Amino acid sequence: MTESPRATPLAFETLDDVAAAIRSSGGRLSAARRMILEELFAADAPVSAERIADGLAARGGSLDLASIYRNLERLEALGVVHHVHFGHGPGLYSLLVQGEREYLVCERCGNVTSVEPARLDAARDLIRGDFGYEARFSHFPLTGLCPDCAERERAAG
Amino acid sequence: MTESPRATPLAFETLDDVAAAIRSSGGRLSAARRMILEELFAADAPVSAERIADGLAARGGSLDLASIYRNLERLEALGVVHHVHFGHGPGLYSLLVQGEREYLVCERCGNVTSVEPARLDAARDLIRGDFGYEARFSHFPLTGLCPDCAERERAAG
DNA sequence: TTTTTTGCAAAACCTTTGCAGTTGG
DNA sequence: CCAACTGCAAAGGTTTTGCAAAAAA
Repeated sequence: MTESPRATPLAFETLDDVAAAIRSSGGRLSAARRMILEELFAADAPVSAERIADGLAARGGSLDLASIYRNLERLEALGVVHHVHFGHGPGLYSLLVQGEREYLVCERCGNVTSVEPARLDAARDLIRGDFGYEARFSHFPLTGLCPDCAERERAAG
Repeated sequence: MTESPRATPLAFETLDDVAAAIRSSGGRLSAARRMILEELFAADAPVSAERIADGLAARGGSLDLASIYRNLERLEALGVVHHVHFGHGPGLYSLLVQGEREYLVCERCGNVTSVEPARLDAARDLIRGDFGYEARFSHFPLTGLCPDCAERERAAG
């Protein structure tokens, strides 16, 4: 039920930064690890473990899903990677250096809106005041009806 | 990715109300269905399919999980039942007549706060204004740090 | 009797784990 | 060389599905 703690507050901007962090934690930059990181650096949105495997296969590589999950877990513990859950699908992973994001997901159509955390601060403040909760929409998104589906709902009654 | 639509806007306050709705939709009030409904009427918080099975077993009954899931799905389509997802665990089911609720869940300690939807209307209004989203925290809860965990986080840095 | 519902077994889906063998440093 | 890592196979947890037998109306 918890997020992995970030081991260091550093920003990992390049593959070399990450490699250094891996090594200084007693890890190795294996071929598998490097390939996974390349996929993540190339992605412009969070991706599933399976999609990483497919991406590798498309480039002639190959990696077992178990290894991918183990690597993602390790990278998350290092504070390099983060994952989010949209609806019922698989977890989706992204590099933290690509910027922390929070998500709004439509439970009717699946539409995903990715926003800068600051844009949710007003709502966060309100919720903190009313409930004492520190709302976070990065691991489990804010769910509801997107503008289109909300409009349709109003029209249909 | 969607909620089941409510077939009728009726309130099902008793087992007999539900039985009538089941029959008028072409269904039957089987022994299994009745037992599941009894468990739901007896519950004071959302329960998993497995917990329903255990409850039945404790009363000398017995029902396959597949039948329980099929029944819950049916009851949800009728607008009698609703389910919510807390963290990674199984879906949890409750009767809608027990009152619509929305939930705040702590992603660190798992603590669950159940609130009347009206208490989240201010946040909902703010979010609607900022994003056009109609936030709903009944199927996927609002996630973050509960007051205690938020306090610990502040103390720890 | 006819249609719905059940139990059982199997599978689907996502993720984790054990273990023997391989690889990075 | 040796710890870290990988593939493979298997299992874990939740939910769905197919089908023949049973039960409701």
